[in-house]
Amino acid sequence: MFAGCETDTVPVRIGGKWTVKIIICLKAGPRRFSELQTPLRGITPKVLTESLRALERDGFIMRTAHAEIPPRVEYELTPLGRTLFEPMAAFCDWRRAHLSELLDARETYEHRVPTA
Amino acid sequence: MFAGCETDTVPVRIGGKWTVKIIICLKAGPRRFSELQTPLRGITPKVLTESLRALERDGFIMRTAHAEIPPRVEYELTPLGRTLFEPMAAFCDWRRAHLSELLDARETYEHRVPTA
DNA sequence: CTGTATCCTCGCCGATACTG
DNA sequence: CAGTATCGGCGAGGATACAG
Repeated sequence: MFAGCETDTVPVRIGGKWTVKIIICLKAGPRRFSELQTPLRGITPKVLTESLRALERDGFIMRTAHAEIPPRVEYELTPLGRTLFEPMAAFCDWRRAHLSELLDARETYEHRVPTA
Repeated sequence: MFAGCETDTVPVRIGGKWTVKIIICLKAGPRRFSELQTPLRGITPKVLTESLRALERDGFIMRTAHAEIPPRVEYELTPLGRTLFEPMAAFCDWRRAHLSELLDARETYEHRVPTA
């Protein structure tokens, strides 16, 4: 998703397939790599790593590697990352309010008469 | 972008490359096919058609074909489509408030020491 | 446990040409 | 004017195997 207001320079991407879900998973507190893999059923380690790196790069999450055996790495939202919940909530509210209209529209579109 | 709150069923996609821009172009009122091509410099007719169809399918825009020669087709936002501006504004606000932090984070990430 | 390394698929997007 | 038809690139995402 591009938050392209007027100026389009510097697109802000939170539109990956997994990014939003990861952020939600981290809302309750720090999570380990494997603790993220479990709720995100189906994500491969490669893709999870890529997604986490992207979020880290944008300053939304922080990675902490503990020097232990076996290794333990924890990811947690930064204060900046937590600010994302506000606009995200706006979309959730929208979804709640208008999802049924959207579904109706799709249903109607399927059964439409191709216009005479 | 997936507005996936708790339930993930029925993803709502407004994350195409052009969808948001098209919606913004239609904010001021109905526009013709060619009137959309101009501000969206670079979009090909094929992709514009695909994007418009997707928006129409979800009930965000309405297509009106006038039986004239030469043909005239107008696209305009539906009331449902206009409701999208509220959550979109939330992201624009976020962008204004936090873009510099995000840019700083990226800068820092580039110059990071790969952790000892 | 926390990742990398390869390879591959699939769908978005684009270029170009053509049609009613 | 408003599209459709066809071909092709490219990159996100996934499967699988392996490493520190």
